[in-house]
Amino acid sequence: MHPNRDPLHLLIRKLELQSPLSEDDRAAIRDLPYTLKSVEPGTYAIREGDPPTQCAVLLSGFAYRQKLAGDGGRQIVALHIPGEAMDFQNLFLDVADHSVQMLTRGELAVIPRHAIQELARSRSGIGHAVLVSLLVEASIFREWVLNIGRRDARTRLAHLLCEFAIRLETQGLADDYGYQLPMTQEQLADAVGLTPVHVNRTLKLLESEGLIVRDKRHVRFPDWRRMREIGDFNQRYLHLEPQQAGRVL
Amino acid sequence: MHPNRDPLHLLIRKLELQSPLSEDDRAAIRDLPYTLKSVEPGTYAIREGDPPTQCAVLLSGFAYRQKLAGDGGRQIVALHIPGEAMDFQNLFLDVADHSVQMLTRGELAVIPRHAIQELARSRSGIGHAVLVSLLVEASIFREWVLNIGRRDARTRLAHLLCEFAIRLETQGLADDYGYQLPMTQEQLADAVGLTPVHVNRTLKLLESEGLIVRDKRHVRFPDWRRMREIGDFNQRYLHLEPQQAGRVL
DNA sequence: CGTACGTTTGATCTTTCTCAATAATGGTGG
DNA sequence: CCACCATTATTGAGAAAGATCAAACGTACG
Repeated sequence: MHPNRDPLHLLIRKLELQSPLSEDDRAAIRDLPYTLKSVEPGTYAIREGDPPTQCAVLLSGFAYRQKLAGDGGRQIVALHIPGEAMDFQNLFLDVADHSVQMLTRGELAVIPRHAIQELARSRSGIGHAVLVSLLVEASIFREWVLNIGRRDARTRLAHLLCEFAIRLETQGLADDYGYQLPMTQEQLADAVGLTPVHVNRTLKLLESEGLIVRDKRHVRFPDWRRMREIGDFNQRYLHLEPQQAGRVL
Repeated sequence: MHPNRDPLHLLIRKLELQSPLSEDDRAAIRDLPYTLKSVEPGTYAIREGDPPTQCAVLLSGFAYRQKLAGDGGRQIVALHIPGEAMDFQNLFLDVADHSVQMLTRGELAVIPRHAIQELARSRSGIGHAVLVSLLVEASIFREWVLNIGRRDARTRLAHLLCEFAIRLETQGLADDYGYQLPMTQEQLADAVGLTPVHVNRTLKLLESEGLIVRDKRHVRFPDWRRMREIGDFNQRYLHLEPQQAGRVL
């Protein structure tokens, strides 16, 4: 099957990173019914308060999860890159507790909720893969709590940039630890719990220290090792090492 | 079955809050092999970096999840109350990405990992309940990211106190929206991403405003409605309404 | 070529942190 | 029951990180 003719191959690749799939599992995923949708920045994949009825897989472009505070403040609680299924978090609950929106223009494969549920139930390999991908997402949430709660602006921002680098790299979307940052400094601020102004200053600080090189939205890390140190970045929480045992559920 | 003779009844109650169980499911849980353990504050249920081999259910006492920053800073990323299974987050992964420790003295039911996995796999009702409890935990992580990232100290602390009140209330462990706070102000600080000194001052502020009444570690809310407002607290993220649809997995 | 949006910069203000000391509390052994 | 010790809670003074306000500058795009 040629990748270009198989829009869900990125999802399969993503799932297999952390949980093995049989050839039958892969075929079942490829046979999932879906609708392709080209979407603009800001388009909702799920809206807080709505009942989830479908599952959107990000084929290209970037997306984010956000929650709003009572005073109007916005917090971005997660970022999504191509190949990720964005609705597992809401799929098995009755009402979405947060919204998912597009960061950039992109393409979605929209799959009916019941088709995914049925597949996860009937094929234990897929059920396990979905479960593990949920657990890894939860692990990332915890790291974000730590990042926002206990690290200063410089470390915090560096950490986010590192996480994004590794995740893109893993999906084959980075160029030598450099990438196009798909968001404005305001969105970056909402992701790390800072002010846009302070993000700007911190970015310039990192730049002046030679930790990052920027060209428009493109960032590159001349000294990756030092960048990891400054960002207090340990990728264990991403659970990228292949699983060895306990593949029961 | 008398509750006192059935240590896992609180777990069953907790799971049933969000996902229905059949009588057979309940019996299967009650029949789970377990070891009772009385533990002191600080005892580890899981240690970061270790492979999870068992699942601890909190029967009495309180526990927390924590992660450490490179500079020694600590962030508490979750709190657990009696009736909660504390290892679902790690159970299906190979290595724990954070630690879980006792906040207070308490009792654990320690269940072998494989027994839980087997049950979740063979009984779809239980598998679904485990999945939903994971999803609700993830939802709480997201709310914490928002709380720590976008709310000021007063709101943040008030929010945490509200969350704890509702969770205890739901498990029948609160007395009229009042409860014994099971942690020091330093631990509270590590949970909300503040300094112990500032937590102290913020607590006194809330007290002076008549939002809370303290007596040692006991807190009470004379005006619950206002407390919720001040804490920007909307309990949707706890997903306490019974589920209506989509119980497939 | 003008408009909207995003970035950058300066000046000033606030919240929260840090450091340090004192007071209260709970638990322990006698 | 009391004295003592180790934690925990409280308070003050000063410092600092980050927020706020406001303006200028760039850049993309219709």
